[in-house]
Amino acid sequence: MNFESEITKHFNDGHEIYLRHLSVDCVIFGFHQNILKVLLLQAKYAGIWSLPGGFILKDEHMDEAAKRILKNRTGLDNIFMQQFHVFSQPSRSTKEINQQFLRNVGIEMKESWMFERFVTVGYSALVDFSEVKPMADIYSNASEWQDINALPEMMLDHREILDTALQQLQTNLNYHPIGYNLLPEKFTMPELQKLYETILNRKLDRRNFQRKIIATKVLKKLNEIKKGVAHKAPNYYKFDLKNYKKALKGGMGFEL
Amino acid sequence: MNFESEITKHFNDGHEIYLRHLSVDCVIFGFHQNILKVLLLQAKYAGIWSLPGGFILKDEHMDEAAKRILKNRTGLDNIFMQQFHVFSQPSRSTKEINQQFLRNVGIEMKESWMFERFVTVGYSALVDFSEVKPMADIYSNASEWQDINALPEMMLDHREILDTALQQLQTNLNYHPIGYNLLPEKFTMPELQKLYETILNRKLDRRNFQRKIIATKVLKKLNEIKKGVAHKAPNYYKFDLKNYKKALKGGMGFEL
DNA sequence: CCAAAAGTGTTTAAAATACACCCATGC
DNA sequence: GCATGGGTGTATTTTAAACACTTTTGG
Repeated sequence: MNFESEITKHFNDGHEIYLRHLSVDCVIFGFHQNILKVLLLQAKYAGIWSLPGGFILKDEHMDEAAKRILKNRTGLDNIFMQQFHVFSQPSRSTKEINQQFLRNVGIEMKESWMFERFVTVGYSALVDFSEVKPMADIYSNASEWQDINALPEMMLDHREILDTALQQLQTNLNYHPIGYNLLPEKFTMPELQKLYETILNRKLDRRNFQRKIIATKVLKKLNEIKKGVAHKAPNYYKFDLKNYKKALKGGMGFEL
Repeated sequence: MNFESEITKHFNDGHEIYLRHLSVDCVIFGFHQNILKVLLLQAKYAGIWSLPGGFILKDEHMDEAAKRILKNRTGLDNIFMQQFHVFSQPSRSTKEINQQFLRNVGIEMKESWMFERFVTVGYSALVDFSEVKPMADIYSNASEWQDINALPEMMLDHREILDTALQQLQTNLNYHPIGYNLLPEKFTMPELQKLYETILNRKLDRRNFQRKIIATKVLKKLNEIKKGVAHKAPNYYKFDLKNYKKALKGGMGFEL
């Protein structure tokens, strides 16, 4: 199926397979070179950026929809995702944007479920930057990691959605372990600390951080030190998956 | 408009004013005689209980929809409500229930937006028990406060929704002040403590509780003691609305 | 005057914070 | 050999938890 006919079909008949008025938008965090990143898509023609999003199949749980979208944009499977907020301003409509898009494609259309109001559910995920192959969808030119501190202009309320996700991530840091998907299999304590500092956007005490993290038992110290590094070589750690998952549910019980 | 025609209109044309596939369900907590209560509706004919719920007008924010529903079921206005979770199991459909309902009313209908799948957003509110005049909707026999510890059987996943709301309420107790809507204008410290104990379902130390609550500055001590009470008369307090609202946003910073 | 509930303060334990020294490595 | 970052321990402050005595009131 070529591009135009795919688009036409989606705008004409999409409501037969998807729930109307409902969408999912994903805030996908990654961590690279000590910078927190978010995966964004750049719209064709308009050039503005947006969160990877999609719709809910008529027989699909929203969580599944979010995972499907994540898989399609990153190739990743089996990632922990969670809904964090519903955005339902009545003005949330992509009518003008979509109509302009269609004009650019060269399609005329008066009516479409895609011109109606959408309520969107925000989902967030923390993923391993190095494993992601960013993939654009048919509405987008590009799929790229963007620095959290240098975000481009974003479509609709997507910036608000992103900010909400980030704020919730910061809040949850004290109660839930993070890093399992954000860091490689084995990592050093300073690397883990950088991750926390990046998300919280402030410095943490090296010694206290280590003590508290160790106390949660989510880490396993490996008998291996990082090689070929200037200065004293740091030890490698990996996550103790069993305790990590326990902490995901039960909480960590510390304050950073 | 009589009952049958109102129902018929809602099932036939409701999708012209409401968003399809989307509903709001409200968990409305009250506190009376030291028992935490929830407002439930009893369905006509079937007799099973449900959360007060409703739909979102095509030009309405979900928060507004939730407030409108609250107002209609309780008469209350201007209550702090918050969404807490989206429930989206594909099996969430009231098709059979609604068809049975229509049969009982004496209406035949093959198709209706009301037979389709619904994704629902849970909202919770804490309200002043004594100010509520429970009002049933047209699908219900009765609207009643039910003890949280003796809940009747509930429709669909409403029990799960309620449990989720309660759990979130317990979690939030450490970070946000409560009581403003749950207690009368002026109240005593032991009354406030009972409220916390009821929600948390455990005893708290009288002295430590008082110290911590006082430290948050959300209370104003009044120059007035409760009269006509056995034993030593407790002092009255009221909430300092300014600090209360500040704490709602910024958090309380204590652990009970 | 006594039983029952409310008001208040102190002692103890735990947790968070601040801080200093030694160690290993590449240049 | 020295600058740099990593590893570890301890003293201090803050916060939470446990606990006891006094006060007031109705009966």
